Amino acid sequence: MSVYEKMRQALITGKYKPGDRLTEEALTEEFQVSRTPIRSALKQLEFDGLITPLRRGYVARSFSRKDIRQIYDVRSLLEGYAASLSAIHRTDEDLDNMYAANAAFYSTITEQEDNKIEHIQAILQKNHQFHQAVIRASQDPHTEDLIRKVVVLPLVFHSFFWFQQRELEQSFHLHEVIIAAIKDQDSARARSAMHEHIYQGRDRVLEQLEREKG
Amino acid sequence: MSVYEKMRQALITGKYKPGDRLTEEALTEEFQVSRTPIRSALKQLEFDGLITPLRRGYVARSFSRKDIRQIYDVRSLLEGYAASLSAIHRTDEDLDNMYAANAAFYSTITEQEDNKIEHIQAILQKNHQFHQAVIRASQDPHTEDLIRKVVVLPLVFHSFFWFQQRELEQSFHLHEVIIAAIKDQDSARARSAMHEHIYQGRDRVLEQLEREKG
DNA sequence: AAACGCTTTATTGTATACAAAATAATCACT
DNA sequence: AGTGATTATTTTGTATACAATAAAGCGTTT
Repeated sequence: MSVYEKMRQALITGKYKPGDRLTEEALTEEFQVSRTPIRSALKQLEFDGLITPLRRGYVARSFSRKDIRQIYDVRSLLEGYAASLSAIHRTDEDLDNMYAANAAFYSTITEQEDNKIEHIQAILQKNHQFHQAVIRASQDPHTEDLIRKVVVLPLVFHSFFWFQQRELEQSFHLHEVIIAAIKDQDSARARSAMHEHIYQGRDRVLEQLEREKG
Repeated sequence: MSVYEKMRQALITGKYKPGDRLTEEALTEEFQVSRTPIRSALKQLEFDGLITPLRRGYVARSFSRKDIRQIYDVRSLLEGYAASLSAIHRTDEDLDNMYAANAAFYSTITEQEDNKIEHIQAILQKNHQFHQAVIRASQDPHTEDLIRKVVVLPLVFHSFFWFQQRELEQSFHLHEVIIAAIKDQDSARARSAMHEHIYQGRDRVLEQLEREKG
């Protein structure tokens, strides 16, 4: 695992908390490499939007409620668009991938592992793989690239929320709707279902935030 | 001007042509700095999508017709979305900026400078400033950031085309429509006018490409 | 005691040497 | 002469020393 991947993981899992200062020197200590690869990793993380550049160095980025809302909204726009393209371009192989990814998602969410952190990670990963399968089928690498930039929100913001069984099953169901629309080459429906799916995720996150802060 | 900006300029203006190999050593010669800032600039240009990473080093990126089409399409989506947000959030100051930017655009296109390269650059710059004014008014830094990634197409692809007076005036007119819709807080109209405007740009580029290649 | 300027320290920017790895070139062998 | 393995060369990855600059600390002045 590269330094970049390790730091990314640390930011996403919350090991570095928003506002934490990240100095090159300290990171060389932590990862036992020189400043050169650290600098490279920091630059990439800046691009990902996970850290904020200061006049001197970086801090782990903090996300306001407004940030989260805006990020989810534009993500919904882009993934909806990708889904509509997929409905046009999908091959049989693409459909197989989506079915397989959603089946894997289902078996993970029905595992009933008492919300252990590994279980949550597994669910998030399977969910991600489903979305990737849809995005890939769009055959549009540029859109794919933009979406990647917009799904990097730290785990804190989408982990401990929607892990009510009912909501997981709702996600599974919407995945099915999305696949069906793409199969039927109904691009308007694919787009709208994807929009809806992501907005539901957004709302859960925002509700949870409301509960925490207020 | 930083090394990054110089290299970016060189790529956009076509000094480095698609497929040209970019080695760190050669660039240290050219810019008379060490490899460290060169590496930093290359990484940034990779994020911008202006260069393609190889197993060893980079090449100046080449854009296929398909690439151009897909990039313009998703740009239209994003800028249309930004325009619709602007219609909701715009302040009087935002409107002033848009009017001013479009007025500057108009006086530049009516200068009749016989399509000198500086004139073309000036037109592109004024056009860019208008778009920035609209995007800014959206108050959505994340969308703004995504759009930046998608307007970096080298100059070659959008310079010598739409410099027919008639088409420039068409652009000016659509700018006016966009501003009016934003002023009226008619977000659907703002979005659709912006879509249309960018698609027109896309089509001119694609037509020109058709003419060139055969 | 607050504010200003100076000195010190911390931290990044740059250059460069060396290690590792990929590509190119060479030579031996068939 | 063509092919494959081996060596040489090019090129990037990494470490580190030094320079430049920003931030912090400190004392002096008002």
